Amino acid sequence: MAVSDGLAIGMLAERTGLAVSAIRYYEEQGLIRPWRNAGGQRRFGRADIRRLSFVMIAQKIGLTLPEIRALLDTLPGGRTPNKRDWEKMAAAFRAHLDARIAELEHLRDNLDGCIGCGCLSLPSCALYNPKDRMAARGTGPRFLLGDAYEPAEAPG
Amino acid sequence: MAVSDGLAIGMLAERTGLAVSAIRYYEEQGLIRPWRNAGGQRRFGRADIRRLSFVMIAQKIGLTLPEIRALLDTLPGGRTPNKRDWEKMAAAFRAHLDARIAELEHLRDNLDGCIGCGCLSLPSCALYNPKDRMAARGTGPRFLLGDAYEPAEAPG
DNA sequence: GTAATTCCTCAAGCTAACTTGAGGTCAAGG
DNA sequence: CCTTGACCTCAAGTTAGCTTGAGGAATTAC
Repeated sequence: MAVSDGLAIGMLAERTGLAVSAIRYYEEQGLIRPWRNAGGQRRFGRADIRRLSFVMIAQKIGLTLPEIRALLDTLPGGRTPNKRDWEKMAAAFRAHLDARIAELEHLRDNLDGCIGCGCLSLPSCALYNPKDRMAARGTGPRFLLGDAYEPAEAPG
Repeated sequence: MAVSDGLAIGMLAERTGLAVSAIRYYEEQGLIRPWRNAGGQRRFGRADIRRLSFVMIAQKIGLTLPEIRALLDTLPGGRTPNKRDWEKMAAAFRAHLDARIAELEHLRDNLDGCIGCGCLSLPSCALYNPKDRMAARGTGPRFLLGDAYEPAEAPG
């Protein structure tokens, strides 16, 4: 009764570096599906380490938990990503990252332009263009949650 | 009694594209200091449009409101940033942006490396290195709030 | 066999940056 | 003068992603 019984949640937490509470939360969000032992305690397979690693990477890249869940759900049989799956997803991640990098670079370039023009006083400046797309996407900390800058017009 | 009376909050909201409630919130956070008219309503100077624009830009760049407040407080007399102030701050913003961009690029490069090595199963992979610095900075959505990836070791 | 861990389930709290709503006041137009 | 719309305050709600705590059951170690 050692390996085939699966990992207890504390063990999985140690292996992944996640908090026990976080793992339970992920289960609630449908990211992992442990089984239960006779006493009602969660047991995890070794593949769940990889699965959680995948979750962690996706988070670092900026995906939300529902998005990550959707990705995992596209895998045949909802399996944990293997190498081939991983290659596909990594491409998608890359695109996501590239887009975020491009946004920040765009912002930086506008900033550089504005150093010269002192346009903080000019309503035409692309950097703070009033009434831009930032205004209308629900509540919460919009920019920080990934709702980043979107160009409106070319800077002056 | 037209211009010298200052702007009402609704007007300022229209000029900046911010919600009225957001402007009140910013006052609460010490980012702007309107005066009150005889009836107790807020009145704002024209400079407050620039001040709020500054706040919006700084937010896009990823600064928190306390950080922005601190920046504004460093200005002599707590004044709204003028062109020269702006040049200084823009340099700081640029550095902040550059750092964020570098983080994302680092992440992307690791990702590229991992496509080849399939290291999702290897605990040595820099991409999800268990127990990395992500673990210990209070509560909340850590990565999204700017507590981004920090390299641990060279990728395998 | 029993004490110490570890686990369980809720429910509630935390953070940032706001929004929404209730209940009431102020200002501008006719 | 009186209505309408903008403004006021204060409390509570929102979102994401968790953590913390209470109260209790299961496992493990000796």
